[in-house]
Amino acid sequence: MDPNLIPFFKAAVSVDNVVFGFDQSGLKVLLIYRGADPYRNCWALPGDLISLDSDLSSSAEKVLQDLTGLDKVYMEQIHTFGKVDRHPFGRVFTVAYFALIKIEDYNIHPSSWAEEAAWFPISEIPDLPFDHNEILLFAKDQLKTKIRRQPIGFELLPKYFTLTELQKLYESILETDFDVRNFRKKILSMDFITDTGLKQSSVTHRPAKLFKYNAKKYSKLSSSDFAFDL
Amino acid sequence: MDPNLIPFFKAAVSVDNVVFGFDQSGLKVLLIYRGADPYRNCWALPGDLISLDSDLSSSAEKVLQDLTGLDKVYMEQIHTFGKVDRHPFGRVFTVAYFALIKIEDYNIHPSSWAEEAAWFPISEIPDLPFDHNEILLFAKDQLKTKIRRQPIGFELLPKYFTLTELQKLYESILETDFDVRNFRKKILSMDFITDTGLKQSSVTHRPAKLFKYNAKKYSKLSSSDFAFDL
DNA sequence: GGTATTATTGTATATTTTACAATATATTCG
DNA sequence: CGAATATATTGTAAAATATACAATAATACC
Repeated sequence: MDPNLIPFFKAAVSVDNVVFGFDQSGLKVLLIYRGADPYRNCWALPGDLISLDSDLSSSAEKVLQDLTGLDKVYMEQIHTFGKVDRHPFGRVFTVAYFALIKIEDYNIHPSSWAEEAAWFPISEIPDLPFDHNEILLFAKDQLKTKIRRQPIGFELLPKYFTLTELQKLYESILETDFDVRNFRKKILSMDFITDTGLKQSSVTHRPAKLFKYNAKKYSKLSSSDFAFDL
Repeated sequence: MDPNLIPFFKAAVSVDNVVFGFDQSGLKVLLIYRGADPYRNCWALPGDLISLDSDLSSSAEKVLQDLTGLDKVYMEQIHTFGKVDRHPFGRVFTVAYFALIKIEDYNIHPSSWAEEAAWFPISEIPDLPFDHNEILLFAKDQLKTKIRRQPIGFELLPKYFTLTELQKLYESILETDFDVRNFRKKILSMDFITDTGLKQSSVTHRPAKLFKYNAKKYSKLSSSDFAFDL
């Protein structure tokens, strides 16, 4: 290597994942309990330095898989953070991703140096190390913006879901309330949420119809000039 | 440094800027002619490795300033690209930014190893080195999405502009046509584009009124529940 | 004064959004 | 089995917004 270039090749890159989940009690974020320095014995975003022999996107998946056991989840890059002093060990740029998962479909298995993993309600996030609070805030805003215009909300719900669950999801992420009738009209008019013919069971009241997201119909629509907006 | 960490700290980070400008003939992108390896003697995005003693965002500004003389321009981070083999000299992650400038307000001064700088119409972009074509495409999409919902189009126009110019700008970026009357009604109803009372001069036909973007009114609106959408 | 060129404006209709409450379907309990 | 409880489901009228469409106005130039 040209000696002039040497000083440039001394950075590390990490990935930090903001994993969102959703259940009756609202939106949650997955944190791990760090069993390694720096910030050992703190709750933090599942993130790690990446080795330099894989593509960035593969590394992001690998970091998440290694720390939490999560595999094949919906992930999207959101932003890169690069303040000089953000990492005590040296110059580390971190690429933040958000991930959306159906809580019930996955078992979390903390491993590698992640001693524990737990879901924290979005409103009860503790102080986090590095710039993780900033990253989390950024991810939350991004989710809020994206969910209004792209059909990513379904990644947070079970395969079959009720319209009430869907409405609660949107209400909790967008921090607003929708009129029940208008919400349903709008959602159903978009025509990519289809009735499965099934109903809820084991509920102590009128069971709701179960719907599912129809990705094919959506992509047909979005490839024309359709755009949705909630 | 812990010897286990050494292999992680061997990456470089670069910034690549997609600088958009606009004039009567449409949307343009600023490219520089590389006078340094790799890909010497090619047109490329103005980008460079960053030194590791500044924050990422400052580095982005510095790279642009060094190569083109552009200072204090509107910049926004868009995405980080990190394929293993994207740079022939080693593992280089690049953080892409887009920048929007008012062509008339700036003089481009290629410097450092940028031998020339020139505006290329968005439809006549040559083959570029690295993954720059991919980055450019990404930036173009991002611009298209963002300009519909945030008042960033004005960064591409002179301080005082006519509604026709504004319409042409939107039409050329969004690749669509608007009805003159409806476009004006919509824009003016949003209430953050104000008539300066001035008129075009030195045109050989009826002079158009000059308007300007009122950032204060916009932020007042957007802090309530207002959202715009073209 | 006439011509050329672009700027500016209004209205009727269709579509979408909003506000609002009664009825339906299941379980549980007495 | 009927009543109580709990949530699901649905329609309509009014308001707001979007769309389609073409005639008149203001300047420079000849």
